[in-house]
Amino acid sequence: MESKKHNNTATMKDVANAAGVSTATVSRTLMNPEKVSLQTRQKVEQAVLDVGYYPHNLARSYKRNESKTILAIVPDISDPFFSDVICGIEEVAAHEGYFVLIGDCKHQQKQENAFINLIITKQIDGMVLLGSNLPFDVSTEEQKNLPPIVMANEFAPELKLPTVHIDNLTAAFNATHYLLKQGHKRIACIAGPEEMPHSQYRLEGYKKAMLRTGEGLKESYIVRGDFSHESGAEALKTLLSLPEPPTAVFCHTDIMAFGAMWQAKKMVLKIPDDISFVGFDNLEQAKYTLPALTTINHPRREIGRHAMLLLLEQLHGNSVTAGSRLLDSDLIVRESTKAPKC
Amino acid sequence: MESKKHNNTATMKDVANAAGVSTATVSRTLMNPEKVSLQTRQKVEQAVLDVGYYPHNLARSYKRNESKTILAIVPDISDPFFSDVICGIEEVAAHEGYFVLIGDCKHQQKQENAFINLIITKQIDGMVLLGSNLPFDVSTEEQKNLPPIVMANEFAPELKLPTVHIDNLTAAFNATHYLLKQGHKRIACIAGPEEMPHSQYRLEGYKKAMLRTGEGLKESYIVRGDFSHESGAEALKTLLSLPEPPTAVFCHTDIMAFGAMWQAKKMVLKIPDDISFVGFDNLEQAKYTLPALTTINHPRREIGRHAMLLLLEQLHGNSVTAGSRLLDSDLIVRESTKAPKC
DNA sequence: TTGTATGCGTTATCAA
DNA sequence: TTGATAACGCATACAA
Repeated sequence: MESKKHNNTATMKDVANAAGVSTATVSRTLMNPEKVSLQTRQKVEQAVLDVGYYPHNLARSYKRNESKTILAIVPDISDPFFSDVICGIEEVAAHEGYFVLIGDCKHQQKQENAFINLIITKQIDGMVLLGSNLPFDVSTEEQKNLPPIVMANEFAPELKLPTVHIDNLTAAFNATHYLLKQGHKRIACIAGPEEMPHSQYRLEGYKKAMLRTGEGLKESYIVRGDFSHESGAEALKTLLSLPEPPTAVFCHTDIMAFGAMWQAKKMVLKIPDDISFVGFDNLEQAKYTLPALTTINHPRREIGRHAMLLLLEQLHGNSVTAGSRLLDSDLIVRESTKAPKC
Repeated sequence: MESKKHNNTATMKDVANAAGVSTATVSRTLMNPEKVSLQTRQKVEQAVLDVGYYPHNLARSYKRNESKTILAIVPDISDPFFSDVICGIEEVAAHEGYFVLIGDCKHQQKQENAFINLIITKQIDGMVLLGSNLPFDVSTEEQKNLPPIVMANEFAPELKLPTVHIDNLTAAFNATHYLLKQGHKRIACIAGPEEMPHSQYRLEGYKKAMLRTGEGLKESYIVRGDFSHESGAEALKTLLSLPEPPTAVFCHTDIMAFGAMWQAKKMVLKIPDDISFVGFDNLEQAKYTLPALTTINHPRREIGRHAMLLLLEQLHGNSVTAGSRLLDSDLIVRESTKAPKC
């Protein structure tokens, strides 16, 4: 009585009894209806309804060695950026009858085992990685045979995984180029952490654009942030204390741009008259800053969708090559940018 | 060969062979180590490592009729509000060895069946509801025996579920009362949709506070929004066109407050000199508006944690009474509020 | 077209 | 303390 759960679900045997056939026939009716006579099929289908039968997915998964569940490994769910990507994943997963399990990596200690366990025991059929590395030893990767994996947004070429993301370099180039076209010469860059591939490419793009001008590159115009609001504000302070402060700032994320703009306004600078800002991500809020932020659109939802599509491709048995799938990302011009005063 | 998956995982039998014992002993060593002699235990543990054995959780779940997985049903993952709650859920779930499956309700058509299937087939051990209603017929609720369910944030008394949320009425009362204390008399309220319980209670709180003053309540000061930025901005326009525009506005969500403040600034009003604003939720960004928003702190993460704790309680076999668990929510005073000019 | 029998990997019951 | 064995619910190879 004790460990007995509330469990009176109808099983296949019940259906078989009700329909007066064998369980094999029931199973067949459910799996390959065409292999059973119309007559019995109807009998079985009626019986299914009568007894209120639902297939026991756990048993089914176990038997068929697939769970119809995929794992999304995400660095931080509460980051709206990631939750948008997950949203896209969820969307196509649900459409194809897959469930998505969320694995948050913030508390990394014991998670590692949990994840690998999940994989080895076939509790998941595949996974999509939102962060830039696997949550377990790559060495074990070869030992155990992993299920299909795709990366969404982040990329790590050394893992040789199918990856969907945007062309960060080009996007950053375009953003910077836009400022140059407007006549800005002193353009600064509030960059992300050095170790993040995204930051590297965005910085490359910025540099490439700057080097094409006569002005060239000024190292002091490159300040690192950590993607946070605060770091954006701090970075701007640093930039404004320069002997020749910039007239425009390209920020590697909208959040840092928000921080920087906030700081600028606190220092009673007029945006965009005194200083222009370009962000990166096109977060919801970018429309609602004052002035509205010019930024790079980052198709987060689409990234999630494509990644899941790529995963499904493999789940359906088709092979998929490693490497990048690039999604478009346009510059969205709003009111935070303007030609410099002089 | 065809349906053969990449599958060379070690099973319990392999361990048994390697250790020279029976599978029963292996199982016992894993489940109840104390019931096996030290000698054999060591043998088995060594064998486990040697053959690289990991328990097949699918089989285990199937046999034990529990999946160590819970389902979080959420109206919209990409809403930062919900993702914070999920974060809390995830946190304690992971700590207790549970996985969390995400069910987004946006595409409701087929989801209903998917969810109920998940439940009936015991693929999940319990669920936490972030929205205000079950994603399937409540009538079927009684037919099928549902696993434990708890509600997080939203509440629906008719479902008779354990629920964790904040005391919206008191919080709204406090917010309004704070404005009154500052000397405001013309205090408006930008409310949420009528059908949302949250909005109802928040409106009650506002009314209660207003009725305690000599001023009383003015229906024209209550404007409905839909929680969106736009609706906040629109609402403010409406309020400012009144013959006696308010000197302070209590908004049912930060987002609407952002919209309203944005609109106010566009109309060249000074905040808080010309008009004060109080929000509700304490979103990350509330710190970074100009001026920073005075708002009610909504312990989203904590709500998730408590809800999961409550669920675990039931999962562990302890019964839990239906009804509300109230979490604290304080008013956080920042710079968007000030005594009225006259 | 249908039924019988077997096995998936584990846990639990019963004897030994 | 340990081992044989049945059972969980389903899918399939094989026989009828």
